[in-house]
Amino acid sequence: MEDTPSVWERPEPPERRAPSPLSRERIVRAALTLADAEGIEAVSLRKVAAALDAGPMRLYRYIGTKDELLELMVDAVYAELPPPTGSGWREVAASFAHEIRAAGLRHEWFIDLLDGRPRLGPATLAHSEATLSALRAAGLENIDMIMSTIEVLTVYLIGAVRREVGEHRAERASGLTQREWQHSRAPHLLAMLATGNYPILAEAVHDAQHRDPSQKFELGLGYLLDGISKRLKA
Amino acid sequence: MEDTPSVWERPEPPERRAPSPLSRERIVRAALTLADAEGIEAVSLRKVAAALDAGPMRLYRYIGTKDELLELMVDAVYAELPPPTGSGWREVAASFAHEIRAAGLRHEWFIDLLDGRPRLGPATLAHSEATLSALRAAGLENIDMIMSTIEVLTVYLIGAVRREVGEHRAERASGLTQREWQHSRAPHLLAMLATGNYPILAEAVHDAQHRDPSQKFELGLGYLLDGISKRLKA
DNA sequence: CCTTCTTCGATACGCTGTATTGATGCAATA
DNA sequence: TATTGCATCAATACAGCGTATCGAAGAAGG
Repeated sequence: MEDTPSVWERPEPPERRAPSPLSRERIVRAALTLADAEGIEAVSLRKVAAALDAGPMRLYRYIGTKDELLELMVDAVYAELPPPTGSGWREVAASFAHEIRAAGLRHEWFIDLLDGRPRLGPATLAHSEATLSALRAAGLENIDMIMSTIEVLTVYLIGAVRREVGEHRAERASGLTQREWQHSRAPHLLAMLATGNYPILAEAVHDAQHRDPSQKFELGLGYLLDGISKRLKA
Repeated sequence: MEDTPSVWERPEPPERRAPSPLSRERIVRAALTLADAEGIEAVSLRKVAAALDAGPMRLYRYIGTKDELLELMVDAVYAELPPPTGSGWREVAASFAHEIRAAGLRHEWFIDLLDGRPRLGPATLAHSEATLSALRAAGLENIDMIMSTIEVLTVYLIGAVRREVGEHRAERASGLTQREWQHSRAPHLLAMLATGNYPILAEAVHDAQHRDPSQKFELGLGYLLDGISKRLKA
């Protein structure tokens, strides 16, 4: 189909003329900084270029498209991640999960970019290899079991961190914490509950224990690892 | 903070003048059709309005903002969902999961809109109530257990369906199936693997069994339900 | 019938990603 | 060295976006 090479194949162009201050790495760093500070939707080629004292089109010598820049950003985050560690497979899996979660909270745009197919940047590949290797070293021998464990974990991570980040964003947007929100954005909710049409929902809102995000995350992670563990013993 | 009422509170304005053909419902239906056909990124107020023979600003009598329209779309999808059924809690949970997944595959934009806080549309609330009720009726008594089950399931669903839809999109964008992709978009990947720097990754790509999306989904769902089940017995 | 007030929606603004293309600096040739 | 031709860069321009603004037009009151 497309035989245009991916970012990872196309080499960074050499600087031809004067000592221009631009480079792919500097562009990615600028984009990362901008995304961390103002959110991924604030990352426009114009703003990134402006942060580097350049016109928008200047960037197209280093990246082929905006999507490519986003891919480079994802890889840059993977480059930050320490390889998972632990003595048992369960520890390794948890370490993997915690590091990804931490990265997702550090860079709130990270998880949003993780839909679709797995990315293929060098740091991403290296992190994958390290994870596989650590899991095997920790006693998970079967390659199918290793892969399905990682896939299931990844899927859970995408959902969980996305939810958590979404919560953060909503809080920031409204200036309210979750509990405050329950009494402000949701007078409507309360009104609905008061109709008596949603008895169990009402019970849940009033009676259910409210866990903090970390607890929720650990809970789901625990379920998942327990389920995998059962399969291993079977 | 904002005391502007949410979509759900603000009533639809009455038609004042001539028999205008517009209504909130017609707008949402048009947006839904457009989103299904051309993707959520094609849903612009201009295009939705054009589909209804109106100027963009016309819509602002019925919706306050584009985000509101998206909320209405989400609620419209919930309105399609049958309430979860089943005799045991596990069946109910699986039914819930399958219906959400089906909706997410039917409307590929649906899951993308499910980040952040839970939505509060009437159909969404009704579906939540029905789910809670079905779980309790099927033997899950503890309200905390009910809530955490739903939350963990939801998180898994968001991640899993998102991944699956992302795969679809990538396939469509490249015109290639996953296996084809592994040999085309990823000659780069193969080159990387050939370096010998990623031995386990190479093994995984070549040797690991390739499950179809449904199998993957069921696998993760099974792990999760097994984990929850273990907690229940403890 | 005239005035006043409400409400509508066309126009316009500032933003996006990027195709096009005129300008620019470099290298090779006479 | 002077000149020509070319490769390459980045400014301008385009088509799209969400929505603020505000002139026009219809409804209600006297």
